Amino acid sequence: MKKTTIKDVAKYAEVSPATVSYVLNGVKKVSDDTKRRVLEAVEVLNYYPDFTAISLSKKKSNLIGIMLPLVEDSPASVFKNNLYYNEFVSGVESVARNRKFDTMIAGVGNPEECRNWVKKRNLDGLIFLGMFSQHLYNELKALNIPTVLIDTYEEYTNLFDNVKVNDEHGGYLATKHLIDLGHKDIGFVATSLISSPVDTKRFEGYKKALQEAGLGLDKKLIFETKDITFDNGLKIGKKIVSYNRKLTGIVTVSDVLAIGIIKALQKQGKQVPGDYSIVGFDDLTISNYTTPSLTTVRQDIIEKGKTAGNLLLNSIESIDTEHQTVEMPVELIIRESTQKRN
Amino acid sequence: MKKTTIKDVAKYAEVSPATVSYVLNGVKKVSDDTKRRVLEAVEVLNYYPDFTAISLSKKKSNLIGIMLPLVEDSPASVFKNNLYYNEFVSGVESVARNRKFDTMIAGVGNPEECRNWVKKRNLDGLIFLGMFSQHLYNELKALNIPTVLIDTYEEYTNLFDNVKVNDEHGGYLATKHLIDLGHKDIGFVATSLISSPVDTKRFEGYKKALQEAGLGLDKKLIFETKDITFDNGLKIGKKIVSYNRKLTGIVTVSDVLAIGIIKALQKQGKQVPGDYSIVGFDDLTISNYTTPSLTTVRQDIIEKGKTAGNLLLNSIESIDTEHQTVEMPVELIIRESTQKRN
DNA sequence: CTGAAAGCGCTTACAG
DNA sequence: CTGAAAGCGCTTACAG
Repeated sequence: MKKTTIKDVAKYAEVSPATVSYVLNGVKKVSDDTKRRVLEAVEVLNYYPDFTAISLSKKKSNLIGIMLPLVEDSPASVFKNNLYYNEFVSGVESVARNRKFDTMIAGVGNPEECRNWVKKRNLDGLIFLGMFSQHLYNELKALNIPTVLIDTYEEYTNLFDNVKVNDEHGGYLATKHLIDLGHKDIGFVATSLISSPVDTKRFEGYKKALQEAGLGLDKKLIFETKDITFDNGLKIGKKIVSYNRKLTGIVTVSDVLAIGIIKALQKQGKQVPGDYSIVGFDDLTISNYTTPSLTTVRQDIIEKGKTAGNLLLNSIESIDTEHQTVEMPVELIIRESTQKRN
Repeated sequence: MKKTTIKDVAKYAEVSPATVSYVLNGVKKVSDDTKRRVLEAVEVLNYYPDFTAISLSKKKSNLIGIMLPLVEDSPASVFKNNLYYNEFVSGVESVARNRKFDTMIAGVGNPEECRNWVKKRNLDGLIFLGMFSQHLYNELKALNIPTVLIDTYEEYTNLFDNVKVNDEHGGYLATKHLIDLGHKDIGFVATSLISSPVDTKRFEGYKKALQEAGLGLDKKLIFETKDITFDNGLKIGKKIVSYNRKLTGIVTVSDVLAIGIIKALQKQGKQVPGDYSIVGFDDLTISNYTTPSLTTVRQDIIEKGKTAGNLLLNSIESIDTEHQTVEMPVELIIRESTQKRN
C-alpha cells in the first residue's frame, strides 16, 4: 500500500500541491471553496503529512530533546536509580505532547555527542537535566538553539532559560521543622558542597535556620557522598550510627538518600523517628511508600517538567524572546519520619 | 553558520555527493584513495549526516516507538505510578542507543492515533507495553511494521514478536514459598482475573501450588482491584484486615500493590511478616527500600526491555525474519516480608 | 570505480 | 487567490 502524499490530495481536490500545503498550514488566504475541497480530500484519503519531509523543508523537526547525564554509558541506570528524572520527563512529555511536539531522551557524555545529536535529528530545542561541563554550555551557545537548564546556579548559566527551585528555602524549612520539634543536633547530608550548587544552596538554608535558633554549626554533622543513590544512603546511615551519638535530626538533599539512611538506621536497631528524625527532599511518589513515610521538602517535579517544557516551546515558537529563569516554590510535607525530640 | 552538507564534503574531497554517500554507507566499492579523501573531508569539515534527509530518501528513520497505554490523556501519570514502565523503557533505550537508533515514547489512546504517529514520524518499529484492543492490533497488521508485544497471551498476538515472562511459574514460586513456610490460608491479589491474562497465568501457578500441597482454593481469598497503584494496595490491605481473619499469606501480582498492602496492614497495627507474609512481583528497585523489604518474584525488567529492543531491531534489520516469542525466566527473591507461620 | 540526475514529501518565494 | 519551480539534504538506479 503506497503512502498517501500531498500530491494525491492535490489531485483529488483538483488543485496544486502548493495549495494543499497552504491550507494545511493556514498560510496565505485560500478561497473558502478550494479550502473545503482540500479538506475534504484530506479526510477522504486519510492523509497525514509526513513530518520527516516537513522537517527537511522547514528546518524544524517538532522534536525536543532531554539530555541526561550518562552513567555507565547509558541513561538506563540513571532512570533506574533516580525517580526524580522519571517524574520530570513525564512533565515535559505531557506539555510537549499537547503542543504537538515529540520528545526524545538521550544520555550525553561529552559535548560533541550532544551537538551531533542535535544536528542529526534537527532538534528544535533542548532541556538539560543535571550538571554538565562549562565546555558543553559553550558548545550549546554555538549551536544557538533554544535551551532550558534545570537547577543550575553557575553564572554562565544566565545565557539560557532556567528553571529551578527555591533550594535555600527548602533547606531552611527542613531544618526549621526539626528545630521546632526540639532537635538541637541536626546533621546535613549532601552529595557535595563544593561541586553541587544546589546542595550548597540548601546548606545555606540549613545554616540560616541554625543561626536563627542560636545553634552552632558543627562540621562533624555534615556528611557528603558521591551521588544520590539508595546505597549511598545506606552507607551514611551506618556512619551516622557509629559516628555520632548526639545527632537526633537529619536534613537530607534527597528522598532516596533519606530512605537509604532510614533503612540503615533500622537495620542497626534504631528507631525512626524515635531515635532520629529525618527529612527528605523532593517528595517523590515513593516517599509515601516507606515505613515510616517520609517528611520531606516537596518540589512539584512534574510541574517543574511542565514549566521547563513550556518555557522551551515558547522560546522555540518565539513567544518568549528573553531568557528567563523561573523559580518554583517549595513546601514542607510532614509525615511520619520526624517527631518531637525525646 | 550554515550547516555542513554532503555537498560541502564532496567539494572539499573533489568528488561527487554520490561518492560521499557511497563511502559513508559502505555501499559499492570505492577506491581506497577517494575513500581516504572523503573521510578526511568529513573529518576536517566536521560533517554529520542529517538523519531527517536520510529518513526521507531511505524511508527509514532509525527511530523506534514505545507505546504506552494513555491514562488521563498523558503517559505522565503512567510513569509516575508505575516504576515498571520506567525500567523497561530504560532497557530498550539502551540497546537502541547502541544500535544507532533513537527511541520515542508515546501514550496511545486509540488505533488511529497510533497509526498517525507511525506515519508522521516514519517509525521503523514499535514496542507495545500494556494491553490494547484487538482493533489496534488489526491496525498494526495493516501498517505492516515490525512490532513487538509485551506480556500478551491473546491468540491474535502470535502475528507479532512477543516477549513475556514465565508468569505461571512466578505465581507458583510465590505460593510455594509461602506454603513451605507453613502458611495454609493464602490470598491472591490481582488486578483482574478475567481481563488480565498475565494475572490469570500467575493465578494458575497459585492454584497449582495450592493443589500440590493439598490445599483447597478459597474464593474468599481472592482480591481483585482495578489497576496497579499504591492506593489500590492500601484499599486491599484494609479489606484484608477487616475481612478475613484466617489469612496469613498473601501472593500479589505486583510490588507496588504489595507495598500498598503492607502499608495499610501496618497502619492497622498488623505486623509484616509477623501477622502476614507477603510476596510481591517484579522486583522493582524500590522493593529494597521498604521496611520490611519485599520478598518478591523477580523478573529482570531491564533485561526484558533489552530483549524486546533487540528483537525489534533484528526484525527491522531483517536479521530475524520469523516471528518469535521469548519467555524470560523468573526467580524468587527472599527478603523480609515473609517468614514462617507462627 | 565514479557521477549526473531523479526522487523522497513537503514548503515557499515568486510570478501571474 | 493559485500554481510552477526550486529547494531542503540525502540516496540510488543507471550509465559510462
